This record gives sequence, C-alpha cells and structure tokens, in this order.
Amino acid sequence: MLDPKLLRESPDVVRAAIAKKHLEVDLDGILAIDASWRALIREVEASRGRQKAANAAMAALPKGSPEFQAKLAEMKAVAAQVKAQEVQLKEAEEKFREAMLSVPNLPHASVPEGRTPEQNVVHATHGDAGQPWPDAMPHWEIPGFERLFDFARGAKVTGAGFPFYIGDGARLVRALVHFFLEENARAGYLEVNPPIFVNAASATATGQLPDKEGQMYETVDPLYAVPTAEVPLTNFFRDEIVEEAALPIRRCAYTPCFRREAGSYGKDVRGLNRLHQFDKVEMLKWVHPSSSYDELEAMRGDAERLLQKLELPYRVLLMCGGDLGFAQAKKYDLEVWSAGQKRWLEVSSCSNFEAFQARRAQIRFRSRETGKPELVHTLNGSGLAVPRVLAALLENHLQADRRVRIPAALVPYFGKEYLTFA
RNA sequence: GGAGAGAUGGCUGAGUGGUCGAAAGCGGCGGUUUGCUAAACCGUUGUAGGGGUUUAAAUCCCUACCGGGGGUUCGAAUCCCCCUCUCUCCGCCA
Repeated sequence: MLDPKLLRESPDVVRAAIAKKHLEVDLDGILAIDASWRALIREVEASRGRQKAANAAMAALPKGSPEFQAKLAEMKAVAAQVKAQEVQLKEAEEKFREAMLSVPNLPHASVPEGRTPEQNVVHATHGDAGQPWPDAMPHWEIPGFERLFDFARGAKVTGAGFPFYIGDGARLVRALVHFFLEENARAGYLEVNPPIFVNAASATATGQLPDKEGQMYETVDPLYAVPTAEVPLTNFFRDEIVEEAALPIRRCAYTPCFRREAGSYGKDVRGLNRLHQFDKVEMLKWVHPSSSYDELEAMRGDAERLLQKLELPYRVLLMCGGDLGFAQAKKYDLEVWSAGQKRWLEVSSCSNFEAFQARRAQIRFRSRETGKPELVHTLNGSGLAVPRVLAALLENHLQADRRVRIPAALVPYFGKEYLTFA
C-alpha cells in the first residue's frame, strides 16, 4: 500500500508514477473518498467527545437523582447518533482502504520508461548465450527424458503440471536445492524452513489477496498453498517492530511452490518450463530504507553468482515501468539461456518493494534517531527456481553421448560428474 | 477429537459496569549523587488517526485502541455471543 499522506500532499507525483507504469487509477475519486472519510471522522469524534464529557458528569451525579435522569434521557439520543455515525465511518474507512489498495507502488527514478516486455533494458549478458548450438535440443526431446521426468504418470496421479522426478532427475532437484541453500547461507542469508500453507491475512499482506485469489490453491480450511516462500517469509515479522540494530535481516527458504496458472498454454508449458508445483529457494531482506537500493544490487549479484557457478549463460533485465508489476519499485529479472529451445527462461526476479509491502504487513523498526517506529523496506529474489535451471542444465550441458555434464560446483551435491538418461 | 483454564502496555502483573490509557514492579530514556563503575534517589516512558499552531520541527487539543469481531448499556478492560490463539488433562498419531 502506498502512503496515503503522499497521495494527499503530492497527487501529481503519484499520478506521474502511475503513468510510468502504464496503469490507470482514478486518483481524483480516491482523493474525494479520502476527503469525505476525514470529514466523517471529525463529526464522529465531536459526537463522541460530547458523549464522553456527559458520561463523566453522570458518574459524578447521584444515581437516581433528577439531574441524572435528565442527563440520561438526553444522552440516549446522542448514543443513538454516535452509533449511526460509527456505522457510516466504518464504511467510509473500508472504502478508503480498498481504494488505497488499488494504487500501485511508485517506480524508482532509475526504472526505464516503457510499456511492453520488449522495452526492458538488457542490463548485462554473461556467457555465450544466443550463439548457435548445433546439437542442442529442447530438454523434453532428449532421449530418455521421460524416464527421469514422468509427466504422464504425474498427470494420472495428480494432474497436468505435476511431474514425478525419478532417479537422477530427483537427485538433481535435491542437489540444486541443497546447493542454493548452502550458497545463500554463505552469502549471509539465514536458512528458514517455513509453513507451506498460509492464512488469508498473510496472503493479503503480500498482495496475493484479494486480487490474485484464483492463482493459489485453497484448502477446505481457509488456508492457501504458498505460491512462493516470499509469502510465509515476509509475514514472519508481520505486525512487529524489530530493532534497528538487527537490520538488515537476510533470510532464505526452500519450499515447493504451488501455482494454478490458469490460462497458460502453448510452448511456455512444455516440459519443465511451467509447472503447477515446483521447487524454489527464495531470498528475502528486511532493510533500513536508506540502504535498500544497495541491497537490491547485492541481491541481484547473489542470484547471478549461482548461475555463474552452474556455468549457465544468462542475462539480466532491468524491468521497464510498464512491465514492473504492481508492488515493485524496481526489479531485475535473471533469464537463463535455454540452448535447446533457443529462448530465455526467467529463473529469478529480484525486487525492491520499498515500504509498499511493509505498510500492508506493518513491519517496522524503531528508529534510533527519532525513537519512533518506521516502516522497513523489503526485498525479495529467487535464488533460484529449480525446474527452469534444471532444464537449462540439461540443454546446455548435454554431451554428444547423451549424458549431461554436472558443473564442478554442483558435483559435491549431485555426487556424480554426469547425469544419465539410461 | 473431548474436557477445563487463560489472552491486559517492551516484559511481569493488578484491575469484574462510571475521569482506567489503565496500579505496581522490571526494562528503556533523562537527571542528581560518585574519582570511575555499581547502587540509591528524582523525573520520564505506548501506538494510530484527526485537528489547532508552525516554513518546518517542537508543542498543544481531541478520538480510538486492554487477542479479533459482534451485542447489551447513557457509559464496557470489566456483562453476553461468536472466532482465533496459548496452556493443562484425556484420546489419537509420524
């Protein structure tokens, strides 16, 4: 959620920012709702003030006295009025809050202009991505692929997009998760194993609810399977005030992630490109507002290093305003080169949310300077998403003999130098 | 799943219808004392919103908040209902 004061005091700043994101929001309507809400506050508070004063007076009067009786009759009317006004106030407040939730976060000044994904800026490219790889093939066409990645049985047992990983396939998933966690721990992220179901309050704080309800799996209890570890991780400190000295707090978590992804189709969903259940390690930071952009660069570097150690070509995109997302102030995407599919696959997205999530989740720190609680800045980034990295490993490191070379950094985790489809 | 007990400020904990935003203690902050430290003593100490004043900060006034929601009442931390969570016992279970 955006700071309501900012909207009130500088609507033009907000207007310009929304334009940069190419979104449409009725700011004048929200400002009108805000004004009428605040007028109502004044009315209700005046009535309540009268009531409170009268109550104090009544407390001093003898219980059955005529003065008491007279006051009582008078205050019955005031009480009825207050009750009615409070209903109105509550409605107005709810309306305002709802309206504020429709206002996106402001993009940072360094975010490039643009409307479409094509206008994202290629920030850097590593490795020989984009070069012709004569022997490369999409991973699902590699002979024996279905022995390690059984989509047919997954579809029978659960549904499309829920594969079985078998043998070296399962081993590679486990090795990648372990590798990511160890590397992130070394980079200063404390490992956390969170719940993989969250309640509605948590899903609301990170923005999955109310709008993206259809993208999550919901249980018969009012619980949602996590679409990313970001949700339980961010909510860890919800409604809390942390010590300023504790910042920055860096944590990472492995969870399976569940996404309904309604409406997806075509080549995007072939093989391991897009699944309803997949494994991911997520990095999260709670930082002092003054350092959040430095922390974003550091986090991007942490994610990049993982790809470098896996010897995978990739590029870094700086997202333009139109492709930035509702809640992000600045975002980098890391895309690995899929040699067999000859396309880029997104494997990480590192974002600075500034105080946008923290305001919604009420995550604050006590400022040493002012002694007052202030909102932290939150950042998160994948480090990394497993299936697409796995797909890139299969395609990019495939040998002429149909074995897959395991990069040196991963060998200790995988336990062998080659993966075989036999 | 069954039975019972409980949820109060940063923490411990009093308060069972009328100046209770809430006693007391601890902690924190400021000060006095002290060669320094400690102790002692004095003062101070929540959050959010609205408004007055101000360039701003400071400051002042008002309102709300005693797990969450609803109800009774002129008036609720206190009475009633629902929910959530915690603890104890029983059952079940990896």
